[in-house]
Amino acid sequence: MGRSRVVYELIPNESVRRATFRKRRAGLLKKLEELTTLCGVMACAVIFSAYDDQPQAWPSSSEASDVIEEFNNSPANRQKRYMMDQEMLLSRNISKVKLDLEKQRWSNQSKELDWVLAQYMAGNEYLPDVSCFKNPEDLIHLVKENISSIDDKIDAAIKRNAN
Amino acid sequence: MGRSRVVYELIPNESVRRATFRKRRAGLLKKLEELTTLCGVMACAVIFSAYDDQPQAWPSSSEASDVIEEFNNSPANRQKRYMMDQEMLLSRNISKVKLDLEKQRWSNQSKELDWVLAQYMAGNEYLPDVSCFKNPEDLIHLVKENISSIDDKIDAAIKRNAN
DNA sequence: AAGCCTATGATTAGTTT
DNA sequence: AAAACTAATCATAGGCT
Repeated sequence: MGRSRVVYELIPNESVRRATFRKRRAGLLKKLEELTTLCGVMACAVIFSAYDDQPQAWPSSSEASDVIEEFNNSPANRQKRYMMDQEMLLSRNISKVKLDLEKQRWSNQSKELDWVLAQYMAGNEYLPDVSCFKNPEDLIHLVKENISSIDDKIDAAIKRNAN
Repeated sequence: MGRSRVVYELIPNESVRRATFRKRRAGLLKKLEELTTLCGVMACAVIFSAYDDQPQAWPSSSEASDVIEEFNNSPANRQKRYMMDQEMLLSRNISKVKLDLEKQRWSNQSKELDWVLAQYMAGNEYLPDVSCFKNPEDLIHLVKENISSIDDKIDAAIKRNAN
């Protein structure tokens, strides 16, 4: 669409990729709005990007939720029956995905804390945002684990240095 | 876009509307796929229309997995090296932690998206709860305390090392 | 109605500010 | 790095089958 034909691979240059992302995301949003108004349908999009730490939803989070709710409450909806038929399979899949997600979140918190502490120890003065940590018990446990791992590393370094 | 400028209201003629819907939905999907491959992001769209009994969702999560490698290997993300041995050790550790964290964040996004889609498929609430922990201040205080205890240990270790 | 076709308006890659 | 601009490709309205 621009001055040259685009090759459909990941754009290697980071800043070009970022610029392209913003342009195309805007274009996509516009198309989505046009589709809904022109054709009287409900639609939403969710985009996870490395450039935003939160996933973004269009038209908006609440409107996206409304879209789903409307669909779910529509009585004469064949899809609903279709989903009922699939209920057992879906619920099994959902349980699995949910479990995966919980494991992932825990593991993620651990990595985030590693990063917080590593930066601090390197003399970075700023105190990073820890609001991602969901509950205090988890955080305390993580901090304890990290302290003992740091103890070990210090001891090892001293031992090496002594030789 | 075609031979005449379009007016952005609901298309009154039913069959025209239907035709436009199919064309534009296809276009939107294409754009979405382009965005994910060009920019290395994950995205999905859900469209509910009166023309299909099943809503249609387009995840494009699976093909985006190797993208993070490129991101992590890009020169802009590499940590600078420092001359002092102690600092260099810390710097290397930081690089590793940062790399781990970035991989983790990416992987986490993938899991979150799986969860979003799984919930949608089962007809549950749509958007993931991204509300953060209630009292970030308390957590920050907790982290500060633990970090200063780490500081003490490092100081003590350095003192021992000096002797 | 569902596919093609193609002129034309919309989108956007590359460039400039 | 973000916003404006411009040129060139892309998407699609309307027509035809």
